[in-house]
Amino acid sequence: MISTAPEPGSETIARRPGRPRSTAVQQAILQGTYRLMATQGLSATTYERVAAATGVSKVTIYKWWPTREALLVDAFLEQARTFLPLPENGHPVAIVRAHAASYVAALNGTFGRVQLAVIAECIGSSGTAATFGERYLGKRRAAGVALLMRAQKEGLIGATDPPADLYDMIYGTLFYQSTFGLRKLTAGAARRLVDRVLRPAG
Amino acid sequence: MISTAPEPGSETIARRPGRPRSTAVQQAILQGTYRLMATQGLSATTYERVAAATGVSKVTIYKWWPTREALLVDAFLEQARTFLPLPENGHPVAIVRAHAASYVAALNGTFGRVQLAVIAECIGSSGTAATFGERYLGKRRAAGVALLMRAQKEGLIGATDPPADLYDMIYGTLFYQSTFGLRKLTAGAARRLVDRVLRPAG
Amino acid sequence: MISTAPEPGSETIARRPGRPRSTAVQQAILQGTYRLMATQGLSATTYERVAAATGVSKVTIYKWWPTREALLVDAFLEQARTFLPLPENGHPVAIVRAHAASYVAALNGTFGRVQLAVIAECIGSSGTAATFGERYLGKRRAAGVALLMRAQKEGLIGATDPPADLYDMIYGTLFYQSTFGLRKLTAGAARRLVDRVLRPAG
Amino acid sequence: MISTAPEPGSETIARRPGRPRSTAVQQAILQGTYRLMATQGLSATTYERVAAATGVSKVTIYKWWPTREALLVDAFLEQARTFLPLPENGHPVAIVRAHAASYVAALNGTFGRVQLAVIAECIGSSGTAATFGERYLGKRRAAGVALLMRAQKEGLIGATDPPADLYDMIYGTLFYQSTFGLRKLTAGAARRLVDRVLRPAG
DNA sequence: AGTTAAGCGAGACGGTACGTCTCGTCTTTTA
DNA sequence: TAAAAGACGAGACGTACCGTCTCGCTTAACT
Repeated sequence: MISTAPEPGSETIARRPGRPRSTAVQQAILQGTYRLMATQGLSATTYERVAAATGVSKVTIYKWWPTREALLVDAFLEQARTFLPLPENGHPVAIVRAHAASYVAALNGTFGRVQLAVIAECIGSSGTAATFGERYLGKRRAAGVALLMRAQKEGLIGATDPPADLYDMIYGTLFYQSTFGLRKLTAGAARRLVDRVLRPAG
Repeated sequence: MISTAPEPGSETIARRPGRPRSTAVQQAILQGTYRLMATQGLSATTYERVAAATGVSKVTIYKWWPTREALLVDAFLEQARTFLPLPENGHPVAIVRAHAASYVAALNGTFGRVQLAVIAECIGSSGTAATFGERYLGKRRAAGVALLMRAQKEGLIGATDPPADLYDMIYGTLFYQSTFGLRKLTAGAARRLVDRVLRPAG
Repeated sequence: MISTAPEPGSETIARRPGRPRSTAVQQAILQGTYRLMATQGLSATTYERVAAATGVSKVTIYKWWPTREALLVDAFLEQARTFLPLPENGHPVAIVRAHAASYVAALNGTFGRVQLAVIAECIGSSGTAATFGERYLGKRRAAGVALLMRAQKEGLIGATDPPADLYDMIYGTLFYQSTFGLRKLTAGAARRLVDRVLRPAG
Repeated sequence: MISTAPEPGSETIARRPGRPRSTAVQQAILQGTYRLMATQGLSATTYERVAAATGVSKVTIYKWWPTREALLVDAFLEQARTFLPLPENGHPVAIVRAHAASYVAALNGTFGRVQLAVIAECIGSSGTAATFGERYLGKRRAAGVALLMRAQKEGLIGATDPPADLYDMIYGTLFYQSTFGLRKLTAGAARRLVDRVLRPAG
């Protein structure tokens, strides 16, 4: 959260004076923002319309999310929390295959559309999507890299490249092909790509 | 060109009446737009400011580039025409190595910043960057794919995957890592990636 | 007019480039502003509502009347042009008597309400109502003073004070009593006051 | 006072439960409000800034002065209590002369600026300054009228008009000339006006 | 040479969103 | 229970840009 929300563990005793921040309002803002992005697109997702659609005043939104980039990223993260978790048990190659396939499905759907809009907003405001990289991709990538490292140690894959590069070769390629419409992405294509990059043993 | 300019060969006969379109004005618009994007960023590159910076009236810009997407893409293409040509003679692996290295250099510089802004604008207006993929990436990719196909035929590389996928695995990975700030991109990293993907013979 | 309208005599030949300013829009703004002041009061007379009520955009209003003070004063003057003209022929004392009586009537009506609102706005923005004094009262006062001067020269009134002071003693007293609700003002009271101040001969 | 303050003698018996109202807070509010009006002007004198400047919470101010008009009038009256008292002994004409002169001085200074702002606020909120007339002018006028009545009875002045009108002819004229910037007001001008209106005997 | 069609700049205009300010109300903690 | 702290909805502020329009001037092909 960019919004300076009190961390869940820190304020057990020290309750600050004044009316506490309404979590209902927060949720309404983030969900309304996501909904607008999903249905109306990036250019229609303005503070004005988020306020109108949720019944929250503009000032309240500005207070906690002073830039549109912050608002959109948080709205996206709020939804993404439950999406596409990387399972930790099972055969690493099977896990990556399945995950890449569901990533492709997500890219082709609403989630992918919203993700792309968030990325565009980051580039538009900051000139870079590094914020999105850090706050969203980074965590998933770390989990994937750990998985691939285990696969290498256990001799399950033939590729000897650094696992971070292997990860990027899979997801970067899929993102590139999807974003620029270079080919139609299917679950099968995703699985084939995984096999080409990782070269599973056996 | 999105702008409905007369194609270079077609105007020998059908010379339309009235004052012909000023190429100086056209050039001023495209170059001014590029300069604004490079120096002020995407959000500052508005019709209003392009008009003010170039002394051209807004209406004239609207006439030939009815959307901001069209304007930015054309301004980018105008500059990109001379950049990063893929040489046709020489050892394919060496060519790709050199090209990937200079692609990384471009991504790290002004050109990369502008390119990213154009992509963001496409996503923001149309919801997709497919226009950019078609009008810019597509042509370069076709050349690269042809080169890789030749390399495969001549047995110069070990990778047997479809050349289009090989191409995307190189440039998609670099784009992904650059855009999301996942790693610092250097010429050496680019060359290593090329070798991992293509597995040159010998 | 604070709005820099071209003076009616100056532009007979030199037509400035660009779309000419719409007089209909100007009129709509001034009349809508006056109507709002008369019906809703000063605090409801905002740029926002003037724009909404007239169908004119806020920017257009701001362009020609950059402050609310300017807008309200001009809206008032536009209406006042036809009100309360001081006739030039006739017996000076009779003229002043009649004029003071109709001034009182105006003060008690819509015109007086609007006038007071304009004055309050001037005080609120500039800290003084001198603008209103110059642009509205000044002209009428000059006419009245000239009339009183003639009356003195012709020996029609007994008061020997400077005519400007005589004028202020009449209209200032009426304004004071009206504004602060010190007494109910009637035409008769106005005439009596005129006689006390001027002391007509005979 | 509009604020329902306990009268100075009444709280000896009826002590209401709970924390008693802080007179220090009341004073801070009124003085802070006056100071803001004197230094920053009417438009800067908002609840928000009074609260910020005095350290009192907005709600507390609202509780006792539910409208800005009430707050400004009370803040003004609090200061005005000690200003410009009309002495009761001495020659009536001399008293009025001196008082008019000091009224003019006050009008030209901070006090006059604040007074005008309060009047403007009354007009802006209620459409009339009658509240100000009743709560401030009324009392002073009553004293002045009594004085002038005595002067008439004792044959000290030649003017036979009702004393209330005489009073308004002096102070109304001065207020009018000051407010609309019709002439520069000096002590001498004030004295001359008094003499013209009252026509002292001898 | 005169006409005509189009290019072009200057500037007005309605509309939408921006980011900020104040208002007045409400909720919670502290004294 | 008073008062402070602060969240919040409502709505106006003044500005930026969008996209359209009405002008008048210029340019070149066609009559």
